[in-house]
Amino acid sequence: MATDDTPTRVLAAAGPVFADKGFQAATVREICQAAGVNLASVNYHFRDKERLYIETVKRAAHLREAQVPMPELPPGAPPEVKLRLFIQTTLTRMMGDRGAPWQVRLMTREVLHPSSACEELVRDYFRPHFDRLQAILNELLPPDAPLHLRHQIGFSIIGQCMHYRVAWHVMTLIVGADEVAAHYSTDALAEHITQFSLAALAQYRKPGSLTAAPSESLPPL
Amino acid sequence: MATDDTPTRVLAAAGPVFADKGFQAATVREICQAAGVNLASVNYHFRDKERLYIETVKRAAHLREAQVPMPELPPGAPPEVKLRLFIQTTLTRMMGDRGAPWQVRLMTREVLHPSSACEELVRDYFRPHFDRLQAILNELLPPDAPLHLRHQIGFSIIGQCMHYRVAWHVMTLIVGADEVAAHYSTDALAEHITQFSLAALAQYRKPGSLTAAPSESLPPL
Amino acid sequence: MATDDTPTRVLAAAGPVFADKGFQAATVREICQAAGVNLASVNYHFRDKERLYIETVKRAAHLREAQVPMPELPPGAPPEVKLRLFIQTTLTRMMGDRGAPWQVRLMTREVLHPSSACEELVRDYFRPHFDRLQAILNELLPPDAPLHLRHQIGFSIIGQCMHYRVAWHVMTLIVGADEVAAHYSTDALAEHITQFSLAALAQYRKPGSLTAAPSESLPPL
Amino acid sequence: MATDDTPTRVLAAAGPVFADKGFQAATVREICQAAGVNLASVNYHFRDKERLYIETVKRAAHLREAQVPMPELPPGAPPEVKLRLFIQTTLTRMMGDRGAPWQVRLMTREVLHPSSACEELVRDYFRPHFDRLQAILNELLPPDAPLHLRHQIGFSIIGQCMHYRVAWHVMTLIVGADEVAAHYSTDALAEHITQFSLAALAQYRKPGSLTAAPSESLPPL
DNA sequence: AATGAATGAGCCTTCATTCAT
DNA sequence: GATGAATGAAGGCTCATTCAT
Repeated sequence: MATDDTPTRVLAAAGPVFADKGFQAATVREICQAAGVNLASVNYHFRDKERLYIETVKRAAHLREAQVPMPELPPGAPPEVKLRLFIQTTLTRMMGDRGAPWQVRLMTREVLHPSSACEELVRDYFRPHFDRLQAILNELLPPDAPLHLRHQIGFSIIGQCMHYRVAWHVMTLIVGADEVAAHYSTDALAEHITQFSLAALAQYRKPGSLTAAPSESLPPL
Repeated sequence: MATDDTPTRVLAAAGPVFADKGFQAATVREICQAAGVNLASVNYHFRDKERLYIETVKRAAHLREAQVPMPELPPGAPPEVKLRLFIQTTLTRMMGDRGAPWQVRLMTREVLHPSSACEELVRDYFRPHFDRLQAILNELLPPDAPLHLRHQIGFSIIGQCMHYRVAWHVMTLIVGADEVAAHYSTDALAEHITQFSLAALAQYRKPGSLTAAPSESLPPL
Repeated sequence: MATDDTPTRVLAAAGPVFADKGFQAATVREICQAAGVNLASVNYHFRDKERLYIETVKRAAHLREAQVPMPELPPGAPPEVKLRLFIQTTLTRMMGDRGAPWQVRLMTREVLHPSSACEELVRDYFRPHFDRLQAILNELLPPDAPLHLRHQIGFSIIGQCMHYRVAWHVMTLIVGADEVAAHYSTDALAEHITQFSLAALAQYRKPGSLTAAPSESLPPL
Repeated sequence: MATDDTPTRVLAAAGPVFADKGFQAATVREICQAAGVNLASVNYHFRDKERLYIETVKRAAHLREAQVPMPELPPGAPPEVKLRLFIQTTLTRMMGDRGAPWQVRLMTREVLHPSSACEELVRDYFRPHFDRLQAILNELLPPDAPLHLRHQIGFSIIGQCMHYRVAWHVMTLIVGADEVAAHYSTDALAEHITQFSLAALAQYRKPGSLTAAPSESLPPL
């Protein structure tokens, strides 16, 4: 690690710092000190603090994808299995072993407060990931399900995963550390989200479910 | 507004600034200028920039709760209706009319990067909100459903709502502005989440669903 | 001096530094150190290094004018006397006792490399000074002398004075220190310029001198 | 031009940059970028930024002299013609076609703020130029005119020319762009300075003019 | 001979905070 | 109670220069 060339070392040091403190609060000094390089290196190799940030964000996505790759399944596998696997992988990417890794924390920042790196992040990372989920849902939904519904179902699944990333601390405060320790392992959570989502998905396969007006299934206020 | 006393004006001005830029990037100068008060007012009335931040966060929660109160329902209303109402209110709080209001943006920051204000926020705001959801779920779940499952189902519902708050920009990039304009109104999203969640909840009322091991319902990898 | 308020002290210290080193080479640190004030004072009181420079330039003009005021003459004095006095005052302003004072050095910089302070400098300082010379020349020139000729004669007089300010060092190298010590006192130079200019002015009073084409008075090449 | 060797290209690029911004404000980066050479070239070929500056100044003088050479006159030409030609050449050198060329702007900087290149500049350039003027004046002045007077008359002539170089911008602000466009061509200015100076020179040929005390020709204050 | 990488010094500016009034 | 002035610390960045290759 210490023998890498300067830009690589800066990039490696910038990741955790930006993830922990955000763009503003992170200082170039701190990053260069952590990387063991000269203070001017950032400006020499990346021109800007901002350019360094953008490069760091891009690298975070590639890195996390490589750390937790999406396993390839035989094409004949049932969609329920595929969905469970997708959810498991997604959650694993987001949670890590001991707290969310910096790559994910950095990407979460980017999702919530998009910078100029966001567009590329969506194109190279979020969209392919989401497309993969859509392909699975296509096997679980009737062919006449409208596109926006397929999307929103996708967001319902992603949102459940994402929430354990975003609100982990608040959730711990609410349910207590004991329950978390006992029941909030990545596997257990993936299992729950899978069950919850598969059960929800089942309804859309019932005949007429897509045409029933909301007012019919539930009384108005 | 301009006739309020100094601390109030500072607090009012600090809200949007902290929400937009975060604690670090926000400057005391900017806040005081927006409030039309002396630069030293923050330190005089709040001792610290940090104390001001904490007060602003607390105020944000109270304010947002007052803006979008949870409607009271007759105790006899069916739990499905109660759930839909809860989801609608939650989403409305999060989304606002034109983009998320500063109160919500600020609270989202606090959820993702908790400060010392977080604990109080959970106690006064998130936990009561979550408890209300639990009460509704208690009517929809069998009595023997374990506590952690009730919690996780709650998080599945909250997470779906929260995702539209957190990832709105990324979602727009993925599905396109047209679909968002046509199908992502607060009401439409609330309806979708309600349907999705009610369908998922139905399974837990089936006999034996709570005892079936996951490995039984789905084949292993 | 040391009891003046901060902006005044900064301004006083900035004068010589800017005059010696120019805008770029002068450092805010050096100025503040010379003024005995905090480094941030410049930005607090003048917002910018540039604003401080502009203020310093303006102040230099007023200061120098007050140091060497143009003496008032009785209206009946012969124009030759007025001209000599004008030249003497102009030269004295430019030369000072021991080298050009910082006010003049700074203004010379501004003449050669105008900044945004230049326009105001011309309006408040150079133009009134030049107008005074024009009034004297009006008494020495025939009424039908064209305006541009009056102006150029003015510049011929100012230019002679200015040259001792601009090229002093080069002139010393050319004629030697001895000649300078013996014959280049401000008074002697003023006397020479006066004689030279009055003799030149005499020709324009000769009848026909203004209509004679240059080709008549001097053979072409 | 682009095929010249590196030092030549650096020198060529340094000229305009130093002329425009001065030694301090000019950056080695900018010069090397303009020259299309490596950033380290300056230090490699010239050791210093300062050495490069000095070389550039020297080159500027030689270059300008070659661009506007002093025309050779038949020895029998009348001194008035010689003087007019001298003034014309001097002014042309200083003014250029569209603004002063970088060579002159750079030399002007050197005159006003002499560096170590100045001495050589005087020896190789200014002094020979001034000597040539002195030779002309020798034909126009009585033999007993003292040396310092001959010098000062020379400076009076050079100073008139130089002033259009130094104060051009201020002069434009004072007399207006229209008058400048109509009456400040290099030829017209040379004509005026020649007329003005020749008329002044005439007086020194009058008997007794050199011995008359100033107090006799003009009343005291 | 020439260069890409790296460096240490220093720049201007901004910041939250304090203090005398 | 409130404020204008002042401050020390730090920030990002640029610069001329050096060095290994």
